[in-house]
Amino acid sequence: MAEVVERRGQILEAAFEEFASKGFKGATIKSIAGAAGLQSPALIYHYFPDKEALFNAVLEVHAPMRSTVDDADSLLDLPPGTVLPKIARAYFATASNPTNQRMMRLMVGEAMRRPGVADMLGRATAERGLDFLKSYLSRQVQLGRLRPHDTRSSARAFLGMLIPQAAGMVLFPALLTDGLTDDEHVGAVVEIFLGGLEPER
Amino acid sequence: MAEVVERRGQILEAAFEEFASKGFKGATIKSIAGAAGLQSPALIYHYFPDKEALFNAVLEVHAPMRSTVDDADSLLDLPPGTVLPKIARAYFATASNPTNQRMMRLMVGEAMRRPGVADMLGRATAERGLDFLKSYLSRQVQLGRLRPHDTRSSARAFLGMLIPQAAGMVLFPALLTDGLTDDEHVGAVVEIFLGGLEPER
DNA sequence: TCTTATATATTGAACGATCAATCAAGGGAG
DNA sequence: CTCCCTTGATTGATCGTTCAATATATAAGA
Repeated sequence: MAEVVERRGQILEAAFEEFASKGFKGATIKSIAGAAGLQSPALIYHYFPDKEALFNAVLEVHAPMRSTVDDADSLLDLPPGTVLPKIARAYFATASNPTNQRMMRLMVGEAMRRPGVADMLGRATAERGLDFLKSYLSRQVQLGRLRPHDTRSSARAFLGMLIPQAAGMVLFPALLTDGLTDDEHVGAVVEIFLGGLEPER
Repeated sequence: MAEVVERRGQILEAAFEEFASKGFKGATIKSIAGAAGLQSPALIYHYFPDKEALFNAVLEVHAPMRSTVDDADSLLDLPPGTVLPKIARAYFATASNPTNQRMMRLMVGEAMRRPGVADMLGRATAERGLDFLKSYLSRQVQLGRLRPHDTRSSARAFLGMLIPQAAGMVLFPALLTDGLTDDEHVGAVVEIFLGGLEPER
């Protein structure tokens, strides 16, 4: 062998790939060992107690996922005309990343069978996306840049408007057959959103 | 036994339940037979050639799913202030139906592994939801009730705005912890959408 | 109507394949 | 010699599927 490799990481990466494409039940210890280049599946049990633990380890490794907005607080006082497009583009960038796409497929595929995964996924988008948006939008209402309204709805609305396009990248290419580009969609969506929430009339 | 039951339908229903909660790989012929009240898994093979065929039969049975909007064409000329809330409420009603929820879980869970299922799901929402919205919104632009804009974006936007709330019902309860009701959301969303697309003043 | 023949429904048992997991032994580095 | 890494072989369980045998229903013949 050319070099001493980090076996554990090697196994984790192969398991990530296998779990994402075949699901927990569909991926076998043997197939993971094969994908990792091991000569025997037994080696996996030297690094992980069992298949379940390997799965959880995979989840932990890739759990962070590039956050949609990493410099959250610094955006709080900036005007929505610049912040919302920024958020939307960051969202699409996250959805375009192949590793994130695999992670999404992995989690969505297992979320039905594993309440913990569903919770992880739900909580991630809720806390990382919706909660920030809620407080940001509330702040903008406070500043008089948006008219008073229920930010629970507007936060869902803004994030939601991006979902069909993002889902098209990750899961359902059929949604993108009309050729609308991400940038076009961001522009149109922000315009609708801000037009619908502008202060006075 | 009390009555002569339709074995085939009985098996299909049990298989639906099992596939939806455990996935294709997770559901076993034996567990399906048990859920259907059969004394032997062998009987399943009298009605279906194999597990794969049983799965496809389940998909076919429940494929229709109550359409979001059944009287589509009659809505084309009605004003968006009445049509959009109607669509939104129909959407939430579909998402609240327990059978539809199971079907969604089944399809979403298998969509990762089965391109055919992903296509079915993507095409269903695209053709049944987006395409109608696109033509409806275009018609409303034509009538001067909405300002000219790219209806590929606005169709995505309107449907998307509903998704976080619907996803909360079906998969991720964590999204609904702030207690926003469906009706509140429909009202707020329609207001934002129409405000953002109202004709020039 | 009673019996017989035929087709369908249902069953328990069994098959080979494959799974996750175990184990004792080999191999190389220090 | 010692310790950790790695391996091939193997275990018992469970999987989808098959099969021969039985039960039940339907139809025909006398």
